[in-house]
Amino acid sequence: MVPRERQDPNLGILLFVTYRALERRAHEAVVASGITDITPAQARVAARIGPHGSRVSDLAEQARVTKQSAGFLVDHLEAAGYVERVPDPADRRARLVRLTPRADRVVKIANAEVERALAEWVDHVGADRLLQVYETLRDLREITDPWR
Amino acid sequence: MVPRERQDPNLGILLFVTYRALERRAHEAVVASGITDITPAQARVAARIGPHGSRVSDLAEQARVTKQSAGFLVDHLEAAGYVERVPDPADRRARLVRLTPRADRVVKIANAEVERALAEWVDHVGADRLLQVYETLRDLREITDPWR
DNA sequence: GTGCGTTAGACAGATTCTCTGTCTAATCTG
DNA sequence: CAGATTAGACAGAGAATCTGTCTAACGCAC
Repeated sequence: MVPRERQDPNLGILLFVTYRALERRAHEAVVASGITDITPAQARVAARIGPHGSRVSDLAEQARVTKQSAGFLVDHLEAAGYVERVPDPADRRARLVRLTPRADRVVKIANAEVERALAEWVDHVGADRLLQVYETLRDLREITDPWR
Repeated sequence: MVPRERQDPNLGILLFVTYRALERRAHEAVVASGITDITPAQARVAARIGPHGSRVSDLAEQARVTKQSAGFLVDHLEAAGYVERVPDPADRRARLVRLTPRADRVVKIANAEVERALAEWVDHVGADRLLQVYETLRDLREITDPWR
């Protein structure tokens, strides 16, 4: 087959491809370990949960979905036993979503796979260049992330 | 309100935030111009259409969805008059999805907004650092994009 | 050329995800 | 205290995605 021409990729597509590669690696590793009751959308929300728990509203902001969507995803994660909702002592309107012990294994598998992927990336472009990407995107966050 | 602690963002989240910021800017600019019949998911597929048209299968690969999903989105874009399907002279099984003249205005608005956003990013971190990000992600593509 | 495996894409159906809109309770602010 | 804001639940609709199946066309080995 004749190779079809490729347009020069723009930055948006490169960001998308790179992000998706990482997400896909993590999700596939989790599935490969026999855990099949977590979808990518649920994982995207769960990955934003802080060490001491997070509010649904905050998760929604971080995952760039509405509070309703985030609540829907948290419902499923909760039903599957990966998160729990506890009252927020600081605000009686709010509830904190926390990872359960059941989630620890998933987190460990996903993180390990991300580490593995990043190691491959370092092999490919070097640690210095990858670090530059990280630092630039981090600095860019001030203007790309309206919620800080 | 007491600012809640923030975890140090990982590379995955930074890639996600940055990509979404760009996509959101483009989409909002299009909507602001009065064009409201294109969804982000449709735009994501449409943005992958090459200058001489692309096959649904290729669009699916680029947008990281199944052929079925891509076909579904192309159906809607076609119904709204933004793309057309023409026979592929090189392969009678295939059809090429091409942008119509009606899509030109949308493309122009979206591209202009992306240019504007990138200019702001350059102001914030400098052209050299942004270029480094581009080049590194481009080189990384060899291993992050299984479809080349 | 015939036959077999592969590929492009359509169709059907189900599930998952996301949104708008509305509501209550709690908090914050002047 | 009164009004505005915030957290998040509930309801319903719509969009996006998937698996599975099917047909037509291609490619290749024989």
